[in-house]
Amino acid sequence: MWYGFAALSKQSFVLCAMFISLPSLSLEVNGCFNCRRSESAGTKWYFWMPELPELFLSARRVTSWCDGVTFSGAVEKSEVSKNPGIPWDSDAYRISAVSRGKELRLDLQDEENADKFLQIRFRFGMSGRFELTSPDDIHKHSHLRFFSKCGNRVLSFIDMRRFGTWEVTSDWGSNRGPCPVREYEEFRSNVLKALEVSPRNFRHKPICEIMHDQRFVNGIGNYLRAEILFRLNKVELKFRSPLTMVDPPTTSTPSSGSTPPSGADANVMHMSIKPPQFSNTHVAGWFEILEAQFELSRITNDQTKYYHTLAALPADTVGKLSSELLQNKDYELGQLADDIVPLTRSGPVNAIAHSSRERESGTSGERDSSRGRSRQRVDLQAGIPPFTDAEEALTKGSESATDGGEDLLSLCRSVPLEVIDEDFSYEGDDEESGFAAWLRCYMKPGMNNLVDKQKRTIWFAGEPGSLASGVMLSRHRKVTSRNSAAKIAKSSGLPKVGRKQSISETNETDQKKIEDLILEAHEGLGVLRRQTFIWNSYSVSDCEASCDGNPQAERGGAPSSSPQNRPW
DNA sequence: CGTCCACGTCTAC
DNA sequence: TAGACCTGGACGG
Repeated sequence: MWYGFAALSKQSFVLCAMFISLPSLSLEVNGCFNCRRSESAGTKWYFWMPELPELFLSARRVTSWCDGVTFSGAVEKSEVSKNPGIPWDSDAYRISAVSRGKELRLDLQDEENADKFLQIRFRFGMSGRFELTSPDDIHKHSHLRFFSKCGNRVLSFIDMRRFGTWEVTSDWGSNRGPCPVREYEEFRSNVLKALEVSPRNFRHKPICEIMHDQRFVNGIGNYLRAEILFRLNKVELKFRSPLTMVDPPTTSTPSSGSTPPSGADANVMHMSIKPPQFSNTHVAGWFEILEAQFELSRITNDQTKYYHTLAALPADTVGKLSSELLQNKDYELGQLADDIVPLTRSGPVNAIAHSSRERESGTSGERDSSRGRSRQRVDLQAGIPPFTDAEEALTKGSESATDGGEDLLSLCRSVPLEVIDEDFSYEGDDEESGFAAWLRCYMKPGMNNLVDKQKRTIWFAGEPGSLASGVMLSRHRKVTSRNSAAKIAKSSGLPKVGRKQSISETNETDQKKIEDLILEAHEGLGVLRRQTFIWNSYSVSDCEASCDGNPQAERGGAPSSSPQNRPW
């Protein structure tokens, strides 16, 4: 995929953006589908991600655009491209295109001689696309050019990064499977047959890896696999651990005062709780805010509340809490406050405890209202873990399909089709509408991410899955929400232990005790939180290292070089 | 100014 | 399973 960059200052006629009539070659900008706009120094930039829908739409648009246009002459190749020259010359020929997965074939047909034709198979790499311009506006990264006979149009293959390839052939890639959109039945049977013949090839392999394997899912790239796994709602519940299991959607009104399953709490908290920064001088207010967040997020389970509270407290405060409270793991506001207040020398919080108990037995109306909000969040917390066993995911996915719902394989068709149907255009394509808004998981704030063995960033919601063995790190730390553990470490003056610094240099007993307590709290909050904590507990010191002139250390491989500390 | 990151293959250890 | 192949925007010092 490329971060895109059709610089519009040249007002090039972007083919991928249009369905405009050719005569209107006024070269007005018409935008680009599947792109996100940003503006910098007065120039508009786009990023565009060539996966199945983009290849599909490119083919459709090339065909549509070249319909009725006669091209002529030789095909011009840029000097810098390492791809082969095109052995073609014709006084008059037509161009059309068709796609299959992540490949596109351009068909050149001589107008006079039916036997004279040439087929060129393209792969777009990270930045390939087609564009139609006037000869004066040929893009700087145009590497293959087809000139119209009338002389005022040029069809260009643009590829800024030059990872794209072309080859004169009528064959599709031999090691690529059927197109999930154009050849859905073949695609489906191809995968299921492979699963049946050699289940070992899928067993103990993470589903995200299979999803990127072009032998099986030709056309699915990094953004689509994230979106597809994110949408796999049907089988979601079968895979979710008890910790994140949600109560299944129901149209019936929850009974008044009923306590939702604890799992619902666990799920909601995954999404929504952001405890306020703890304040020694405003303990009462701090608890008020926390209570309000519990209420808004429909968190009623005491243990869930306990973990949240513990995770949000400064480490030194946690270290001083009574052993009784720490063992019981009960969120009893009065007791917690009684423990905490002396430590912080703040005012009494009995009134808070009282008001909290009142809210606990609140009216059904309030409960329903908060329930509605939480359900919205639950919808966002969709999908299966990307590191779910592929055999399991495909098997159970097939089972769910028999009920008439979507399964993993049908989503490989329907999700790309969504993009194709949307046919995003530049008009209105910003963060609120268009492709950027269509994305629900990939690179979205609040989503989790890991880097896999191929150094690709896997985006997902919730847990990574059981096969996420300890080689991954999270990336894009700014996209994910700030974790409380790092704040705990920072605000508490927790000794900053670098990865090469021995923990024994600090007070080992206290350090370990505090870390264990926080870790325990984060375990209660879910695997991802725990992972984030470990990552960030190292990054605190790594940040310092970067200040000393070693910027790599921040992103660094601290966790990877300390496998015993990885949470998976 | 240096580093990181990106929609994807390929090939050499 | 690294790394190579590429460009250029974002970001941090």
